[in-house]
Amino acid sequence: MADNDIERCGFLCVHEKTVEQVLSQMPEDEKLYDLAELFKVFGDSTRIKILYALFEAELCVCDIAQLLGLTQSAVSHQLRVLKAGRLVKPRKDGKTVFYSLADDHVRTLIAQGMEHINE
Amino acid sequence: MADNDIERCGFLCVHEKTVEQVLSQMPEDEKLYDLAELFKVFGDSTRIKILYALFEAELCVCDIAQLLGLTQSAVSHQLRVLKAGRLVKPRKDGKTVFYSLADDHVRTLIAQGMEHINE
DNA sequence: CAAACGTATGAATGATTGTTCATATATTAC
DNA sequence: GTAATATATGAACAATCATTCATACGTTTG
Repeated sequence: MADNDIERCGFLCVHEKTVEQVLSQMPEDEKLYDLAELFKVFGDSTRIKILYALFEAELCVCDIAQLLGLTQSAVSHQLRVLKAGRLVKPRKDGKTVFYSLADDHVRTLIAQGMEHINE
Repeated sequence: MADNDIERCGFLCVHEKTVEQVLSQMPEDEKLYDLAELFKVFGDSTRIKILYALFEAELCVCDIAQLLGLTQSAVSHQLRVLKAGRLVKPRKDGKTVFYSLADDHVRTLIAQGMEHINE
């Protein structure tokens, strides 16, 4: 309590200034949590496949299921996750629901990820 | 086997052409899997915090642990994951190992993710 | 109205995963 | 050499998650 600097374990490797600077630049915990949640949505090959399928065209649930060789239920569950993450958006037309990419961030993020893979 | 087009369940919503086009544009399954794996690495708040900490400075394991209030073991385990995903790289100096961001893709991807969050 | 179709959802299950604890490895200091 | 320090790692446990199955909801058709 007497120190005006960060508590340390006695074997701090870098300067206290660096630690303080790092801490001051860190976004709020909530933001970091939300960011991890976003990436978690991308972190499943089924969802990635769904997103890629929607790169080309607006598709309904059964199209996606058949296209990727998945059950309708599995696709619906994953679309729910993608929708909650605001990565896809639905458009209802009769009994059919067409899904499309929510915005260009999806394309950009996936493209950036692909760049990293292909290095 | 007689059809030259994609098998369907009889309730296909969109044109066969669209389905074929989507399928032809899809990357290989292995790529999609790798991409999901990459995003999975970003999809944890502890790892996001570690990456953010490394935005500002090269840090050793114990610095990160103390900075984020985590055990040394937990940090080491997560650094292993980050290293396997080629998101951070180590530099050994005596008994100390300093970690830094592997390349600019990390910054770019996180920045893009943040943009999506802040909409 | 009833039947059929497209989609959504709840429960159950098997698999994956992050953390903790104990311990091993590697380097430095004495 | 031994002791101390910094990091890595393996096993175990709890928590999270993706899929499957059954079924419910909402819409269209007859």
